[in-house]
Amino acid sequence: MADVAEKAGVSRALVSIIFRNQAGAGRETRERVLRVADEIGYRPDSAARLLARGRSRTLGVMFAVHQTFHTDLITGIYPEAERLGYDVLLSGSTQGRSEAKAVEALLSHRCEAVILLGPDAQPGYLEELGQRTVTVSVSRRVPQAHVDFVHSAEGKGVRQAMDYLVELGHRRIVHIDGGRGPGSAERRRAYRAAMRRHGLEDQARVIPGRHTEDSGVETGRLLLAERDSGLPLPTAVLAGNDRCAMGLLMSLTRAGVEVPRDLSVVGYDDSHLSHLMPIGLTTVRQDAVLMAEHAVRFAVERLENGELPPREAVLDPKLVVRGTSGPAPAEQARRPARPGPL
Amino acid sequence: MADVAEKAGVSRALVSIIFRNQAGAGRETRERVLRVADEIGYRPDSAARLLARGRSRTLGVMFAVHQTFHTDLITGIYPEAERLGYDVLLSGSTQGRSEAKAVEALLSHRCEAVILLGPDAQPGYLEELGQRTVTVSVSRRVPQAHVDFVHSAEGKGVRQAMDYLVELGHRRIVHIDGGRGPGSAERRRAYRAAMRRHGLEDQARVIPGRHTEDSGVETGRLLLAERDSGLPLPTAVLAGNDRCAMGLLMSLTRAGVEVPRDLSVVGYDDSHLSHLMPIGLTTVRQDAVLMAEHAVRFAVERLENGELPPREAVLDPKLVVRGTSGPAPAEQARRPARPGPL
DNA sequence: GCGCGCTACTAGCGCGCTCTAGTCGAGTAC
DNA sequence: GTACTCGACTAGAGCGCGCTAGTAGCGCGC
Repeated sequence: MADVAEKAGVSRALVSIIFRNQAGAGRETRERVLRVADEIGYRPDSAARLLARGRSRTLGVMFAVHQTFHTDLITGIYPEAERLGYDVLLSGSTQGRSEAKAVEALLSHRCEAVILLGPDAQPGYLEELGQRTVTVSVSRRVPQAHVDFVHSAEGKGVRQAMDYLVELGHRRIVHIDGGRGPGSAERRRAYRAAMRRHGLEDQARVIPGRHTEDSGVETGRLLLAERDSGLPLPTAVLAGNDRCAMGLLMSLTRAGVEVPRDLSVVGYDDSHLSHLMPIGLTTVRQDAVLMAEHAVRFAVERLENGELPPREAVLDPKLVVRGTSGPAPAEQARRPARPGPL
Repeated sequence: MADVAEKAGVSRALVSIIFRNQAGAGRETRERVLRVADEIGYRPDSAARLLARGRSRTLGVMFAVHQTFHTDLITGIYPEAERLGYDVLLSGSTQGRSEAKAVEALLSHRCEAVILLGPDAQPGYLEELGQRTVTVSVSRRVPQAHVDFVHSAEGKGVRQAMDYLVELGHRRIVHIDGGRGPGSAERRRAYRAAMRRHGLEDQARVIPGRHTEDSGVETGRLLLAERDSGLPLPTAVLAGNDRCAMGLLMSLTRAGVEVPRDLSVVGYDDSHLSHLMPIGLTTVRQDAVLMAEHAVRFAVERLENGELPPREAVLDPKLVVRGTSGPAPAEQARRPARPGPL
């Protein structure tokens, strides 16, 4: 910076002004300084800048590297953060790297706020984190903690999906849940409520699962085994999320179950995965971009307005009907199982 | 820090020593300072630390958020970086966020080196980047630039896959390439060479594609359309990567093509996607963990040893046979197309 | 002529840490 | 006793910026 100042014949302060795009420098000087800086290859050191101004204007985002919906969210986070003048740092949690570790990395890089995508950590940890720094949680509620919360109205989404399936004549509708995954409890509850509301409580069945493809595959295997031992297949499955739905589809399709003729499958999220299949996955759309924008705005507003009560944004999900769902098969028309392609 | 020092009755310098885990502080004092710091809630400011020591010990990783193989690589990067005492910062490129932008974000956060996962940027940019900072590219070669390079021997991988398919009796083997994607050119070349070597050059066919599911779906549609107009289906497809293979499988399976009976599909990468299908995807395994470790080590060695010539690590890929491949169908036994499940 | 406001610019402190060059006192060799 | 080593600790410079308080110069109204 000193070099630039000297070579351009001005003070360091002016160079600083120019690089901060602040008023107070003449048009000519500005151009000259910028040109000189470019020649020298000078770029402001964000560490020093950060130190000097006491603010980093950086948001940290923790996510699970393999969770496709998270990557959809990230896609939405970047532009909104940029619009508001913030940088974004990503830190992934993986099998061998805990969420706490990922968050610590963000914090020690002086992120002013952390946005947690579907955190799975102990509530106690999240609560403490909320005390320590501005925290926004996406998809997982952190009860009575100082943590903002963005999610979609899981209940509404599930209800739409269930109403739709029932209207198509489905009765044996099972739900593969997402275990301790974010939003799972609400979805499970809404599923049960919907079954009850439609007078199908005796048919209600929740199969324990997770938000992964494996989980869908496993459930597929389970259902097929049941079928082979004489139990009827369900006519519709509401999966915990899209990944689970995908796994289920792979598993069932291969065994000759025709979707949606024999069985309808509905996912959750509308991650980019939903388009993988040519017929498209019927799913409950969570608007990732909108959720991301809310999360960023929550963080920024809390940073800039100081004390605010914990807030919550609830977005309306929306059922997106694509190819994996259709009318319930007529009971008498059920054909014998036969090995199918794949 | 000053507060801690005062409260513990020592100098700031000693607090610094203790927090850097350096020798030169008594056992008792150390404990006392740590305890005081904990009470006050003091954590060293990495910005200041970074500024003062001039080194950040931070590696930046640029990746494409939706590329599953990248997330596999990231999983391997974290532990190796930690082992060597480096922090990792992630920056994603998305549709609306160019690779250059992602890299700039890393640089301005004072990453000492950047690791680019399958970069797609202009060679000119990468070259320039290599001049400016320690750069490691994974999967994409940056010719005659100051950029280290980690990849797998694409040629060997393709050759293994091709030999395997030919041995199974396949002749009409097509290749969906990955366009400008990393490694694509080599894979394409190796495919052509293998076909030639097996005396099948007149059968060789490269269908332009990309490293996405869409691309596989599109190709599936294309092949089915050709079949419907009387052309024979290929008996085997070597896809550009796993994602493309998955798309293809979804597309073909739905149209009643049985895999692997009617057609074999081989992917590339062995990303975690390969396990999605119950029968498993036959694919060419690139060892993500090993590649990640090499990339991190290249970066760190260059940082710590100063001038080194550009280096290259070539890892041997390995064909992993799973369920999507099998013997070529006997020509006369080909059955009429019929709509299949999904 | 003077004060005034305005733009263009500068001096220099301080952000919170690391690091070099020390001081001090206790132990050790001879 | 002297000389030296060694561990424990400290003073203070400086990392590269941002920012506050200020100056210089200039056009303007009266």
